[in-house]
Amino acid sequence: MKKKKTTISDVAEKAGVSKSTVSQYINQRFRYMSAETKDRIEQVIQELDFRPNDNARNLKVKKTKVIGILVANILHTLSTEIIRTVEEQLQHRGMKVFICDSADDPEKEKEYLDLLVSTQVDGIIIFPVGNDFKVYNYLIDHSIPMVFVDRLVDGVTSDSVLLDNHAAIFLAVSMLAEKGHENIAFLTLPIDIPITPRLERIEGFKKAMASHKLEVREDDIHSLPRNQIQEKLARIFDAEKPPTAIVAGNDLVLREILSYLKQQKISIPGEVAIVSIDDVAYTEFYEPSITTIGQPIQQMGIKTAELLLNRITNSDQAPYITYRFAPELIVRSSC
Amino acid sequence: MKKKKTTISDVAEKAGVSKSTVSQYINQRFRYMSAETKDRIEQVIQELDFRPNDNARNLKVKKTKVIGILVANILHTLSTEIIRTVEEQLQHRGMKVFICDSADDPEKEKEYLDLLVSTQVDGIIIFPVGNDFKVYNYLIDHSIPMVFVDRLVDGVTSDSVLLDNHAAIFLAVSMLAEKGHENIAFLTLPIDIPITPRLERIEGFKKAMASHKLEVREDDIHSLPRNQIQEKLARIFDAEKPPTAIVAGNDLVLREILSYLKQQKISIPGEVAIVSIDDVAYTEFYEPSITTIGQPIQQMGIKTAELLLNRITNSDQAPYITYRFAPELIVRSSC
DNA sequence: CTGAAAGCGCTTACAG
DNA sequence: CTGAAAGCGCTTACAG
Repeated sequence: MKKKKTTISDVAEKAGVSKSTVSQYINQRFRYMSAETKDRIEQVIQELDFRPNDNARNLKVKKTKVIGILVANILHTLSTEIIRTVEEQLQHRGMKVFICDSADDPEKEKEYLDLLVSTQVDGIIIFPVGNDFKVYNYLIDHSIPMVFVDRLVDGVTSDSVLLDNHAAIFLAVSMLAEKGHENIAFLTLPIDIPITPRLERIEGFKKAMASHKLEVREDDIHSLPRNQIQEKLARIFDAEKPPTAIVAGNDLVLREILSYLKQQKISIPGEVAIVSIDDVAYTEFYEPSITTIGQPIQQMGIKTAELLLNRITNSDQAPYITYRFAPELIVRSSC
Repeated sequence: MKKKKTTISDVAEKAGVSKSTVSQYINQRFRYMSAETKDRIEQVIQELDFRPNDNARNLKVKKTKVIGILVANILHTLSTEIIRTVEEQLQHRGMKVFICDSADDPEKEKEYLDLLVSTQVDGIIIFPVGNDFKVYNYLIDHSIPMVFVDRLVDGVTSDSVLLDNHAAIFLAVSMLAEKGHENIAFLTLPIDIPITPRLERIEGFKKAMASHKLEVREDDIHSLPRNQIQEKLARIFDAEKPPTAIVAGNDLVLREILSYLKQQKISIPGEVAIVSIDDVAYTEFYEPSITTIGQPIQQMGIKTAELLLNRITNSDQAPYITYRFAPELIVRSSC
């Protein structure tokens, strides 16, 4: 049998006190409350299984103690790992988090951003999808604390936490150059919407090659959707002088590469060397184990939480900073 | 410069109408509104970049159009995949979702459940962590729509969606039995807290073995934490008559097994055959590719959304049903 | 130590 | 077609 929701008035009435007093109790302000009153209220709340309506409370106090995380794509392991760390940090400071998934859809991102704003969350952590700064105007105009993770948005200045992508790709290329590779290819996902890590890694790849005095040939950099990667690899290996090494722009790209190489029985590192950005679990026990560039997830999560918390507690306008985290090279057997 | 939040009164004043009329506009009730008024309000809302405060609205209308998903552990790929599907379904029906991560911690689960209740979400989807039915009493007493996914809770009757675990393990064992394996081991994560899939798979394993007239030896079923699996495997393979086949209870267990076998240079399927429950991405291009039992994620997600939506729209008390989904055997080269 | 009253920002019958 | 008024469930100075 369905029970009606209990309100603070019900509690007050049953306990024979005023709503104010019950409110004091809920908010742990016991200073001026007799032990007797306190016990009585406690008991009634138990009996009635009373849960305060946060909508009413938030409406009044204008703080929710919840922060929103808007993630570009919840299927990326990297994102959920960072979220996990952020959540742990925030929890210690008495905050809770609502996670929303943009599913790589700028439209959805916008809708969830609106929802989070309407919900009056105390701050927002965003793994951006789109690149339309207007979407963030509201947050900026109203000084709603926010920090960007993994990606940046053109035209928006904000605290940001991301990998030093140039360093990451530099590590990969250097590793390969030292082993004597000269024809190195780089594969990454599409950049029809400008996506920071992809753009930076492409740019970094060119620079890294140059600094090792290696030529970047016309057909060495590929930016394309997952389902076209295998097809593209077929053409790459059909070329006159196929690359002797491939750098995978992220774990999804790596997956396609390994799948293709296995099918074609092309041996790693014998026929082609592989290095991948993002240190996903199976690379360690794959045969051969894959050399990867990892992101310091723990540190990135901690910094993200810290930055947001600072903005929430000190509303002073400290300058915005973009934090770049050093990648780590994990040397294994694929090159 | 920080702007004050705009309210419906600001809009009303600036547009020269009453709050009621603005409210009508926000709620798309244009029936009795002159085109002129409508345009004026629209323009003012634009100018002021007005966003209604959902807390106020929800307080009044007692509907939020958001549902909460409380996931046991957001790091499990299976969970995020189901969440993605559920979200897509719900979105088509005009609902949004807030995801909360219990991080395998019953205490956290309880806190987030409270928060979701306080937020007045219209329904809750739970991948349960704990097994304490009391935690769900409030939801039940107040007929808050909910559906359980992946796991059940003793003493709670509710709509539920999960894999047919008996069938899953039966498929695995049968596959191996047909290939002539007699000594089959089963490894799964701990069951100190009763966790449905693990319990059912253990039970199902015994039944499946029996139905194939195979003996389950003392040392064939292992339930232990991840970090103890490799050690345990060492002892298993040290035994007099080590198993010729291993079934992995889920993808995390599989990871440990593959890692161990690689280290010890034990060949698959030559020295030991492997079958795993949960069809994770890399199993397809691993060498050798791994035979797995997959869950029909899409279907499960669709059913979950459907069940919840039904409870939300028809508050009639249809009987609660537990839906079991048929696993699929994906035959590859590891046995 | 406790209560009455105002108010947070909306929505919704109802009157006109 | 539009507005005045009451109310959703809380919190918070303030008075006593």
